[in-house]
Amino acid sequence: MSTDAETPRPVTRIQREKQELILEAALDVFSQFGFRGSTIDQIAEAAGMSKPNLLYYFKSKEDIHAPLLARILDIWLEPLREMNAKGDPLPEIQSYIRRKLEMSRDYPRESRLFANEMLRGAPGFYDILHTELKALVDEKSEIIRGWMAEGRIAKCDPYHLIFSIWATTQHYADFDIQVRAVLGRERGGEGRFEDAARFLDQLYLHGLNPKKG
Amino acid sequence: MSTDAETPRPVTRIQREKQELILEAALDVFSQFGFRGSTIDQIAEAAGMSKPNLLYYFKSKEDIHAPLLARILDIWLEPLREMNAKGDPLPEIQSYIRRKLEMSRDYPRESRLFANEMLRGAPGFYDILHTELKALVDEKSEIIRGWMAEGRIAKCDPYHLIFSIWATTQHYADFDIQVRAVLGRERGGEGRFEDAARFLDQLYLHGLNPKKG
DNA sequence: AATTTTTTTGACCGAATGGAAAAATTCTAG
DNA sequence: CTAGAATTTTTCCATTCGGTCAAAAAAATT
Repeated sequence: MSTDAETPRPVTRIQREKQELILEAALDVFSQFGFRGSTIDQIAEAAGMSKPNLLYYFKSKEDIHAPLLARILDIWLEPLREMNAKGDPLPEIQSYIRRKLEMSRDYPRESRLFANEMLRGAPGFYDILHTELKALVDEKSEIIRGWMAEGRIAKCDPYHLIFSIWATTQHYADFDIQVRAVLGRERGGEGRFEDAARFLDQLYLHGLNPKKG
Repeated sequence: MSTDAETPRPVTRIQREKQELILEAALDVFSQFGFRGSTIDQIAEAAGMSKPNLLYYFKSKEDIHAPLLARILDIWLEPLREMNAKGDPLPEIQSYIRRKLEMSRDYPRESRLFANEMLRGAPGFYDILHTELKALVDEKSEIIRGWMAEGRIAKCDPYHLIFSIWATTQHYADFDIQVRAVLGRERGGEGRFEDAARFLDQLYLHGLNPKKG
């Protein structure tokens, strides 16, 4: 069931380059307007080529979209995969948050593409969500629950903990416009990610500290 | 600067009803596919009428979209507006979170429409974001900062505090599919909002408690 | 240089799109 | 019941859409 021979792998140097160019342009467009709201012409223009030329490399709109999606979930879940049961709970969670925040900073388009897909009900993700993603979150939730049982971290619902981390970090990519508008010119620069990191560190450090008042 | 005579207000009972019906259907469609990804035909079908009939009530696609957007920001910001400087900090924030979470539960389509708009750069919101929204958040941030100065709440960046509340609560509407997939059949029911409320209560209660370890 | 292969272009297609016009229908007030 | 207004339907139009095809242009190979 894995998507294998969909893109029959690049043979030529030009093919490799152009396919990458197209995917890059498509990411720009799809992440803004979603699949249905984007047009092949738009992507072709962003990639600096004609529509038929683009369709020489990808035979349909879906064929451009699919590899982008496939790529994303992998990148997206890597930080969570790295969460290590043997590490110290709070540093593990902190570094997870930090990595996730860095991804929002460095791959905002990927985040928005993902969000777009979720908003329309994730038709292309549906099965993966229920299998791969769920399995991973189940596993990591078990680890977190273990930490809680050992009293190394405050007790709470580990699933919602993970959701909250996803939400707070992705917010800076998906709602970038809003964040920047609210922060204004002075505080809305690149420094906003460091401010966010500081705030989240504090929130979760206190929020998850096992010795509470 | 307020949008006034855009919809020349309903005269007839039928006009009132049908316009409401159309907006209701449009909310369904727009919230899934965004403005560009939605078609008038699609909305008309969802509203159970023909396209030309729909265009008798709203003269263009934008004319359906605009009032929906206008409506949303108002509804959306009301909970924040209600945050009261004279109240107790933690209960004020808690009830803000709770109200925001209830909105995600009760108005998920509105949330997704808003998210869709943000994702494409909020072309229809841009000025409002920089004026009305920014002003409101500035004001409330000042209140929160006051609480912090009085030692009634842990010190942190009030802007990012508000962002985190927006993010965590809206997540349950915008990423509903993902949340439900991860929680699975048993835990993904309506109870997920109560679980979320419990978790967020705890996170922010501890995270913002001024007496820390 | 000749030939083959890969890449690009221009013209084109049918379907869907946003929307206009006008006829046909239904409603409502007198 | 009927005139006038409000509503709905039918037909239509220009544009855009996703996608095809054959020919031209470039590269690569011989």
